[in-house]
This record gives sequence, structure tokens and C-alpha cells, in this order.
Amino acid sequence: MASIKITPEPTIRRLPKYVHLLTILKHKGVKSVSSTMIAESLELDSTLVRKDIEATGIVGRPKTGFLVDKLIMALREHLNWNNEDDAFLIGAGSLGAAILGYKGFRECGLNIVAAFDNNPAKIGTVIKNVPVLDYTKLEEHCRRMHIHIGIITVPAPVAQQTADALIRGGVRAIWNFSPTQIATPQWVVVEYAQLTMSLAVLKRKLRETELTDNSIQETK
Amino acid sequence: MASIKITPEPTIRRLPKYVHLLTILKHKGVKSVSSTMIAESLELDSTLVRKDIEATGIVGRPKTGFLVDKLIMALREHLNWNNEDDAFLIGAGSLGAAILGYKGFRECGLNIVAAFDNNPAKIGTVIKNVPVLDYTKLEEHCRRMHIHIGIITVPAPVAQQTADALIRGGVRAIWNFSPTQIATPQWVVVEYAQLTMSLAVLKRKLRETELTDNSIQETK
DNA sequence: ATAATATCAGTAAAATTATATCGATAAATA
DNA sequence: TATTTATCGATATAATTTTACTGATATTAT
Repeated sequence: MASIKITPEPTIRRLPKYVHLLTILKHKGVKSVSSTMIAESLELDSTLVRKDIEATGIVGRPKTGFLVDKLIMALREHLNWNNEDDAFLIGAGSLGAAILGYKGFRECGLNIVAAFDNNPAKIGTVIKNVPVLDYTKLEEHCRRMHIHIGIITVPAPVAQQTADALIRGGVRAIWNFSPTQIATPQWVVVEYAQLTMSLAVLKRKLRETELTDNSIQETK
Repeated sequence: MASIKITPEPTIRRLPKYVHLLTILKHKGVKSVSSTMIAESLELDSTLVRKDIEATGIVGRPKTGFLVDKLIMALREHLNWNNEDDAFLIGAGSLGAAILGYKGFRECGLNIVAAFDNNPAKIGTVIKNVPVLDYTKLEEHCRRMHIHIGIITVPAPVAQQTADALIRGGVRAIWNFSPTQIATPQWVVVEYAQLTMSLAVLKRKLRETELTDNSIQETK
């Protein structure tokens, strides 16, 4: 019976923070770190940090904590950052270009090898060292290069058909930057990266603090 | 006694999806919609959708559902998208420029009125119709223009000092795109918008599905 | 006018996630 | 060497979030 311990999403979201903090500590020459210390730096509960670390399989030592080096490696391994995945990006607009230009994804095991667009003026050009290819050839290229990750940065109305093409090409995971829901078979992982979501949280919380600070009362 | 019903974060994150879907329906001429229908489109549980809508205060009618127009307005009101907030963006690099170039934030009640940078070559220029000003004048401008939202797109090592300047200038909410934790007084809302978080979820889930599909067993 | 049906609203239950507690253990100190 | 202390790991509790259930109600069809 297969038994992969699936990691809770809230945990996964915290892990990159740990990697970042630990990397800074490592550069400072720190050799070991306790969950207490991590928790204080990141304003979390220390038990929560220990639980999260548990997911990586690393065990610590009383009084000392965890070895920074080993912990970083285990976290990166758990997040699969040590295995580089090639990916295609579809939609070479301003958002697409920004993503192509961001160097940090390499560090997370993501290598964008080509972009696709249906604009003839863009096809054949190179953006941030990444070639822009013809959208109509997307499926074919996916299959030929065994691409497993597709990044969707096309306008909302064409997001679904883009996803369909990727899936026909054999893609297993889609990072969707369009605001639209896309329907996929269950074996395809879809992660929504929507800044509006994050902005919504920011603006709502700002309002909530404003309202509570001023002690305004809402009806009912 | 002040009593603002604070909305759970998972709910807030789903609300923009509803707005997007409903706006499409509205353009199609649909007048009313049921939670069941929303749930099916967005692959959620219908009770969850109803609970989320409850947060806006809108009530539906049996058999019919909710009026699309009213629901959109209520959602936008709840998210405070109808009140436009002016904001500053600090760090006019590639990520900053991409954010400045994205038109969709206007729709969410965010208006970026100026960018700041410490690079003399950039100061005085205009990026995507937004003027780039001198970073050393940040605090002063914040105070003078009564800016409440700051967007941090500076490199990690200077994120904290940028936040400090914003807070001294009276900012109440910070949208932090740097991967670093920033310390703030409790009255300041901080929202982390980190693509690496989202990517981490994508890559981890991809791995989990790969492992379970192949029925590989992990020790313990 | 009556019956059938889809849906809402409220309550209850389940699942997930976070926090608290406690004994065990390695390091530091007396 | 004995004692103190910080921290781990495990278990238990609490809080949050999601899902399930039930009765009421508006619309549609007969």
C-alpha cells in the first residue's frame, strides 16, 4: 500500500520562509538552530515550527536544536527544490516577462526553458534570455521535451484552452496566474498564483483594523 | 463594545474568485445565481460558498439564489474594492515595474501613485506612467500625502529598513514582496506576497502526486 | 389550488490546523 | 559528579475551517 505522508498546505507555505531564514543564518556562520529561535524570528509558535520540521524527517537534539546545513538540505529536498524541473510559460505579456525576468525561481528548482505566444511580432524574439515560440506548436513541444510544468500568464478568456493544450502535451502541473478557474483531470496539479487574492487579504485586514481601532460598530 | 465580524482568511482568499466568476456571468446577462452553481464552477462545496457569501451580509432567496449585481457589489464592498487607496511602491526593479504595469489592481481599489528607488539613474524617470522618486524622501511623502499602503519590492536585506520608513511615514498596511520577515507594530497589517510560497505548493504537490501514482512507499 | 422541487439559512458534526502540556535527554554549570 | 536548563518529541487539547444535515420558503409544474 502506497503511503506518502502528504504535507498540509499551510505547512508547505511556511517552509520557504524557513529556508530563507536558515540561509541567512548559515551565511552568518551559525551551525545549529532551535525551533524556539526560528519561531521568534518568524513570529510563529515553536511547536508549530517543530511540527513543520517533522514533515521533512529531520530530527533535532535537545538543548541544541537542528543543524542548519542539514535542515536547509532537508527542506529543499522536501520541497523538491533540488530537482530542477523544466517549464514552459504561455503568454509573453508584461506579467509573463516579469516572471521570465525573476532569477529566484532557479533557486526553487524551476527552469523556464521557453515562452509561447500567439502574437507574430513576439514569436521568434528572445525575452530575458528565453526564446518566444509559436503558441500553435505548444502541445508538440511539450511532448517532445517532456515538459511537466506549465505557467499560464495569458488573458483570462483563453486560460482554459491554454491549459487544455498543456494537458494534451502531457503537463502534470499548472501554475495559473490568470484569475480564471480552470478545469483539469485530477492527475493534474493546479496552483493559483493570484495577486488579487493577496491584495484582497491586505485590503480587508486593513479595513478590519481601521474599524476595530475606531470602535465603530456594525449592525448585527 | 466594538464588534466587527472578522472574516476568516480562507474566505477572503476565495472572494475575488467569486467576483471574477460573477462578473463573467453578469456580462453574459445572467441575473441571479445559486450557491450550487457557483460551487460547481469553482469546484467548491456549496455550503462553503453560502457561508462565504454570508460574510458579505447578502441574503438569497430559496429556489432563485442571489442577484448577481447585488452580490458583486456586496463582495466588492466587503473587500473594500470600492474605496480606492493610494499606495507607494518601493523598489523600482523588474518586479516593481511588473506590478506598476499591471492594470488589474485599479479594479481592486489600489492606485499606485508613486514609486521610490535609491538608484539616481531611476529617480526622476517615469515607469508605466508612475513617477520614480527619491527613496530618502519616502517618509516625508508618505506623511504629506497620507499614504496608508506601502508595497515593498526591494531586495531582502533592505526590506526591514524600508518598512521602518513607511511606518514612520504613517503607513498602516504593507504588501511585502520580499522573501524576508519584517517586524512591525501590531497596528500595521503585513501581507506576504511571495511567489516562492505558491511555487513551493505547486512543486511539492506535483511530487506527491508523482509518488502516490507510482505507489512508491516511504519509510515510516 | 396543490404538489413537487431547488435552494436558502441555521445548526450539528467532522476534519483540519494550531497551541499547550509533559516527560526525556543532551549540554552547561556548580 | 550532581544539578540545572533548554530543547526535543509525543500526546492532548483547543481553535478554526469545512462538510453534512434539516426545516422553511419561493418558484415551477400539474
